[in-house]
Amino acid sequence: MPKKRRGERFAPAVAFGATIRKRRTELGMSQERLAAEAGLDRTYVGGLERGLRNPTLKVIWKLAAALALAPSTLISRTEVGH
Amino acid sequence: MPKKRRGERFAPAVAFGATIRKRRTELGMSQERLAAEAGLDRTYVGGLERGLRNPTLKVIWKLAAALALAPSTLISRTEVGH
DNA sequence: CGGCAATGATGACTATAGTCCGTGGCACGA
DNA sequence: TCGTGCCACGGACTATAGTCATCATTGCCG
Repeated sequence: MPKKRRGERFAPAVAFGATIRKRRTELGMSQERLAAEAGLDRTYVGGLERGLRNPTLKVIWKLAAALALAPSTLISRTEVGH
Repeated sequence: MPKKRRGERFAPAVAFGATIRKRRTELGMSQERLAAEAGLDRTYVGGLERGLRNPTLKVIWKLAAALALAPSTLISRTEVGH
């Protein structure tokens, strides 16, 4: 058995994480502040950005709001840029 | 305490469910076939369409593929209020 | 009427999302 | 050197996503 890291690292999650990180740094915010504004845990958004986590619709909505983007913008940036 | 039904029914989930259902019927497929093509459980997509469930990114991707749409299209259709 | 296809609904599960505690590393300026 | 801010990473949790088996309901058609 390959050993069970936390998070599968499937492609969309990795791309989503990159999108989040890019936007966050554009806005000049720390992971901790983003987490606070989105009502999430600090370590969780860290993992998200590293592509280790698979967020739910609810979380996607919260992040979009905290990053001042429409959810569909967040998603479209993760599917193409890849 | 109101008693804990299954699913919170928060707005985006309801809208997402409506989007899925509309697209599915457009394509003339049953819930069961959609579930099979997306690799999900039949009762789960039922609950999804009724707005009772909060899907993950992975599931959103699977559904988009099964419905022959880009994930961002699915999302943008759910945010506007259809 | 009887049967069939599609969906609603629930309860009992298992897998994993998301939280909360901590440690350690790196860069910076005082 | 010593803090301070920011981040990677881990372990141990709790909450909930997603599966599975099952029964009930609705509508349609012979």
